Amino acid sequence: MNPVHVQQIECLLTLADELHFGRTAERLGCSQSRVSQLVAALERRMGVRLVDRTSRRVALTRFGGQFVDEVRPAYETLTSVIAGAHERARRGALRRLRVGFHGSVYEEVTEAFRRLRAEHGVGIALSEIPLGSPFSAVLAGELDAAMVELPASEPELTVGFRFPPQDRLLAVASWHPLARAEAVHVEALAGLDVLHPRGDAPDYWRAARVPRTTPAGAPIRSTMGISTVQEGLALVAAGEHVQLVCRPLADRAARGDVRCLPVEGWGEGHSSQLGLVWRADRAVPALRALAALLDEEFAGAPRSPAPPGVPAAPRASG
Amino acid sequence: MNPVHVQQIECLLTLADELHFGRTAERLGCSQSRVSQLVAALERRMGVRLVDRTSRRVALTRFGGQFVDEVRPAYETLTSVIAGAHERARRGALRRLRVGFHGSVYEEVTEAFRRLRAEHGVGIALSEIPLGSPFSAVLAGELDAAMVELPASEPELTVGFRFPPQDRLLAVASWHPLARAEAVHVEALAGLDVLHPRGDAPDYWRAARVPRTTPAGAPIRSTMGISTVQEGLALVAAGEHVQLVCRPLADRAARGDVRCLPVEGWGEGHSSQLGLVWRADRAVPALRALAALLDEEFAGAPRSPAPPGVPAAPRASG
DNA sequence: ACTGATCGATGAGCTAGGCTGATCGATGAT
DNA sequence: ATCATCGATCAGCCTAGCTCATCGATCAGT
Repeated sequence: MNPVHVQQIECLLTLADELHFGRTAERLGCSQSRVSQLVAALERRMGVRLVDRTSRRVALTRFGGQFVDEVRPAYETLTSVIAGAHERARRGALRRLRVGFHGSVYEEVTEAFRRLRAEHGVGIALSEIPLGSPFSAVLAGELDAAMVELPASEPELTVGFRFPPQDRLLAVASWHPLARAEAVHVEALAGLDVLHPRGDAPDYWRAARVPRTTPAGAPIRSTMGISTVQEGLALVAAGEHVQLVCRPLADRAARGDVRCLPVEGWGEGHSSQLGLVWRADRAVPALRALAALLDEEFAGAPRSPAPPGVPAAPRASG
Repeated sequence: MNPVHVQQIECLLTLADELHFGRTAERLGCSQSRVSQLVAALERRMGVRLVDRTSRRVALTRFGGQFVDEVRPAYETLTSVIAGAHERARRGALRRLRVGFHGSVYEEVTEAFRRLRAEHGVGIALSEIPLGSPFSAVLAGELDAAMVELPASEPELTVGFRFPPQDRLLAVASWHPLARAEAVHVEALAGLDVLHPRGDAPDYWRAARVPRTTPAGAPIRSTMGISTVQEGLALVAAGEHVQLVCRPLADRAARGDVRCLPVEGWGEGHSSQLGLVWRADRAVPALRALAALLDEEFAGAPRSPAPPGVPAAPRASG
């Protein structure tokens, strides 16, 4: 059976609007006879008369009207999908950016996602990244970008945006002696067993997560690795371990058997900072657009002064 | 800009399945070189590489994969719409049957509608018909069929199916003296003012709805016409009028200020019966299918023995 | 490393069919 | 009765859809 040509559909839909072969031909940029032929071909193909036409009057048949009602949305969906893809191709953009995240997704970020979709036609496929493997998915090309804790000094990676630094808190079990205090001093970490992320993260990154020593030089124990935040909190609640978390995470993952305390006495700069990271060799325009949007959304908020787009300097690691 | 051809889309989708130009060509019934050309043309049209291909490996590009993901459902929608319409055209059926109804729609009827859609691919556009104009919408061609009260002895109309006869009840205001009784005798109608449907129904039909006289010959008053059931019930509740209704309607439209009583003493055959009515000159197969389905759904229920498909004999009218 | 097999790209060449312009016949207005 | 409008149809041109044959690249096996 002859395939139905898009042209025939387009012609029928236009004719349904105009109810006039001449004007239809004009709108379609072809001759009137072509319109006649296209409609006739479609009718032959469908085996029904779709348009009742005399030299004085053009009207859809009952069947033709229902056919138009059905086909028009389907046809428009198809053409708009193609047009959208074409537009994206023209801009070198992608349908969906695959973005991974650590911890929590700030509201400013979801807003940036919304605007990215609205203003650039690029959607987001969001996925959580295992705690201890911040870079591997991006490096492997499975993700286009990741919002992960800095530092990120991999040579292949670019830090496109730096989120405002956040205080780091210490999560301890509610019944733990430390939990009674308002805050805890860094040096107290020396006596504790701090949880560290388990994964294939580089060494300098692990060290920045859980310092090897306190500022005074006392070694910090870390005998247990975790893969997810929930895992960590459960272990903290059990009481044998403590965990360093950033403030948004502490707010979100609140549970009764865990308390989060400010940590005093870090040297300066010992805050937790997330960054939007991507592979330098795969920087698509949409990524830069996302970084720009994040920049706008976080404007005014306290934020690292490092300009976006340059590789991050490795954080001092102990 | 060149239009995108369905063929190109179809080719890409097939290629996305097969990941092999030769097999794709085979499935499409064309040469391998054609597949190569079609894909190349689509890529030229879209301005992006959609398929990564060496002589040993065929894979969709990132963009190509997303494009396929988007286009495939849109394309399949369009083709299935066309195929469905074609199938319907082949059977001479229509997308939706426009059916009107009076009173209420029995569950068996909705079941028949469901099956009509499932088994014959024909949907239903349902609309309520003004109480007193059972035939005009069908006669005017605005509806394909109507489920209305019989008799229907218009020469242009066919009664395709007769619903089981239903008792007729008398609706009276709850505080009306008659409401205290368990039932009311026909002859009592002589003293009441019975509501009649207002519309362009033929005379024999109006007479069948509200008899002019009781069996004994006493004239029945009917000074007020109504257009909808709600209108009628409101007037009944007000107390000046009473209304004859069929049982399903009485059950459904129950309200506290109206009571429905059985009426005793009709001659036989004085029940209310609905019929599926259509214009004899516009009997489409789907209508006969619907009648057959109704026949099945009501099988076993008490029902008029008149075979479907023959014009209804006019009911004796007083 | 050589050989052969497999696979996609490319170019030449054929022709179906997409498209136009001219014309005809039907219809309705004046 | 005349004229204007409109859709169908036909003849004919030429684009572009399609195939066949061939080439170059890649990989397995020896």
